[in-house]
Amino acid sequence: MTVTVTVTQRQTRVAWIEAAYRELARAGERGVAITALAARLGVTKGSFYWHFKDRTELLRALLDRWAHERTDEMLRMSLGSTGDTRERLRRIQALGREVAPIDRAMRLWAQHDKDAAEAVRQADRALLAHIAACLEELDFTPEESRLRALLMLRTWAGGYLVQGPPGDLGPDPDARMLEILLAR
Amino acid sequence: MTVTVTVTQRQTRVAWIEAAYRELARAGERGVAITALAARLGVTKGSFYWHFKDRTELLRALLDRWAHERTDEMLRMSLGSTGDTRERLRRIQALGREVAPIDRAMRLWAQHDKDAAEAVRQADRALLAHIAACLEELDFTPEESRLRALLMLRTWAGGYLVQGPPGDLGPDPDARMLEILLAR
DNA sequence: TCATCTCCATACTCCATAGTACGGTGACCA
DNA sequence: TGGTCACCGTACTATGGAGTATGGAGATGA
Repeated sequence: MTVTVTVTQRQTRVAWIEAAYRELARAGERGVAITALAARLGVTKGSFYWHFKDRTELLRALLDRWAHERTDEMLRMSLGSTGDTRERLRRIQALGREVAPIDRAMRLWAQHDKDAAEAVRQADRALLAHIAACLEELDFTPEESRLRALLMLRTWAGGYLVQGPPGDLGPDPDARMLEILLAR
Repeated sequence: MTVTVTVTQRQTRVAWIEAAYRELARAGERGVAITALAARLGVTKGSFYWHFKDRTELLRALLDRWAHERTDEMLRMSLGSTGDTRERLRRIQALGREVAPIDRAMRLWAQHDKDAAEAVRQADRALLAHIAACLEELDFTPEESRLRALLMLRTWAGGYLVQGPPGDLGPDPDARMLEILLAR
């Protein structure tokens, strides 16, 4: 009955990954500290090094965890596709705000880690293709669509690095930014 | 003749700051390690702790160093103002590419340091105002100008976090991105 | 009942880096 | 020529976090 054994082990291993994932979204990759996570889970490091070889193995598991979550989001984006293309883009924008903490953490992590950079790159490739497909429906050329998709993604991610100014930006700046990116 | 003494001291102190500044641009705030800098300068930590109270004092000096450099750049931008507004914006864009390493390091540092965040915020306030002023010359309303200036800055900074896709973007993507941000 | 296996606690080591104590050297000055 | 001082080398301590060695508790099956 190795099956039961495996299930039980994976349960606790998943608990570690989930806790680490929350901490990653909250405090970044550097915040994923084994001792602190153990305290949060009510156990000690002894538990961790039973389920994982080392910290790197946990971090790789976090990359997988994130990649799968992103894939699910992409599927939800494709399935819940309204007829209105602008509405689809607005939903992508809203989804971006929703996943901002973990997205931010991943992109910052990718700045100094090759594997994280590759994960982000793969995810962005799919997201950019999806946005570009939306733009082609609005009669932009494929080349122009790819360029504007990149522009949108950089604008959203740039929000992590550039805060809004003190001056008044008017009502619903996000919606108006989207309109600017769709103007010819 | 304490004057001579002071000058000599400041020379070496400045050497430390310059070396740290280069390392900041190259490897980020975490890369500013005292022992490594000492080796690069051909001295030991004993020298460092003569000129600085601790590592924090060096980091604060780096913030000042950067803020002054940014002020100088803003002055150069204002002085070398051509009549053509689009040309001015292109020059700002080019200047952004030029200072990308240190700019990137500062923004990443600002993600987990309050003082660095404040320094970036102050610098961005001036830069955004300058870009917005350019946009007003192109007959955008003040509100619209502030919004588009923010859009531009976020796009440029977003380039640190989002790499270009494998697909072809056509000739001179930066210039065409600028045109998109100027379209109505 | 005892033998084994899973899971975890305890108590360490190891390593990198910040920071300190103190002594030495060379220049300059009275 | 002896004294002072700026400047730095040497050798330490302190700290935080990763990783290890080992034993023990509890379940489980023969």
